[in-house]
Amino acid sequence: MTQPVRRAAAVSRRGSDTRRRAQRAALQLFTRQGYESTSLREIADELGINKASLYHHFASKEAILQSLFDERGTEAQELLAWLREQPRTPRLLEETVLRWVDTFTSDKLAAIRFMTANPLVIRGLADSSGRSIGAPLNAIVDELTALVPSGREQDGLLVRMAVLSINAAVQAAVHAEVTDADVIAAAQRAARALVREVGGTP
Amino acid sequence: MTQPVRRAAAVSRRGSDTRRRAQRAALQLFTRQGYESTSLREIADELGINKASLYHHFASKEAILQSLFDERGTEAQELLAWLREQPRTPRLLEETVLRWVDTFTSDKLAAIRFMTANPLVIRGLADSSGRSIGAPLNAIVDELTALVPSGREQDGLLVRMAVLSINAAVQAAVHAEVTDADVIAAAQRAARALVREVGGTP
DNA sequence: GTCTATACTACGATAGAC
DNA sequence: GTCTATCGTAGTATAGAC
Repeated sequence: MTQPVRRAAAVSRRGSDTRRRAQRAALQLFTRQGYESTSLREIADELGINKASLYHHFASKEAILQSLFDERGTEAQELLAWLREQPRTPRLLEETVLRWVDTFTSDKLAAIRFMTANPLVIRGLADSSGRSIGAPLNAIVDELTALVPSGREQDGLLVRMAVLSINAAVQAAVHAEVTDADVIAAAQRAARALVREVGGTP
Repeated sequence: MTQPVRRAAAVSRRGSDTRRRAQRAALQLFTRQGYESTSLREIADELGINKASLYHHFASKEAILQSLFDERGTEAQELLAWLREQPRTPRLLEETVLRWVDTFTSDKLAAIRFMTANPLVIRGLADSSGRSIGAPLNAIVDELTALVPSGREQDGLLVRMAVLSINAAVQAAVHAEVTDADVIAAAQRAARALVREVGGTP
């Protein structure tokens, strides 16, 4: 009479254990082989269950993909809100990029690796409200490029590259043997260097 | 008796017109939708021919992909050869990266765009000798990272990022309206800035 | 929640006529 | 060189028993 009390707590907030194991396996396989090249059979095999059983947890293959971004962070939205209420000072560009690169953490690298491995899939992905997955970050980049004198498209590109430096670092690290901490640190140094390049050649 | 003389010259060195049109269409579709998401039917439709007719020009879908890299440039190999016979001076890193980024030209951007859209396909691609497509460039990067004091993995990553700056610039430009010339110029400025970052913090 | 069985579709690829 | 017709396979997805 005193045994099956806190089941829900053990399984935690959202989804069953199988569901989360499937998400984990899918993220791994999607990153290694690509989304289109990964079949539901492969994911199911990884869990030791039947292909059809996956449909008890997800409505479709795309639903698995979508679910991987359901609980994603809100750093971009928060930074965007912060940015929009800042006075337009010359230092704002650098300050914003530095704040952005400081949000890079090791536990986000798996998502970044998936993104760099499947750029076209990401571009076609929309969240539950129909907005593109990358929309908040793109909004930040647009605000930042607006800080750059118009007509200086190169500087706008360099700002974009600074914001995307974590992606570039992950890609650069594909053929190298480095720690996650080194990847993040390199991305941060690169972002700083790129912002300096924008400010340094007026 | 004086008409069909220089047919071969008009059709040029390698392959028929249909073959080249197929390559062109394939490169476009592979870049826009991804290699796996592009079917032979779509490529054939673009040419206004039947799917089966493609097999007269290419043995398989992968053969179309391979053919896109058959006539690729030899810049990487040449730079590698040059690099290997240089004395090891402190300036060699910067000098090599600058030589590399100076090989960026507008007519290579289509290939770069394809690569950034299909990173996993590229990783799995081998040329006719069985070597990875990116092997020469990787060899350059390896030589260059060897110039960096060992144990400084971050610097090695930054060098890799500098060499890959054209890819990063292309990706940054996806959501921006800029000219090819601006993309290349931004990539070159980024490469310089990254090399400076390596040398600047000893 | 997992299974077997199956429907349906699209793909890459081949055979053979013209 | 292009076509029609077809093969074999593998994928996503569903129905229904347990």
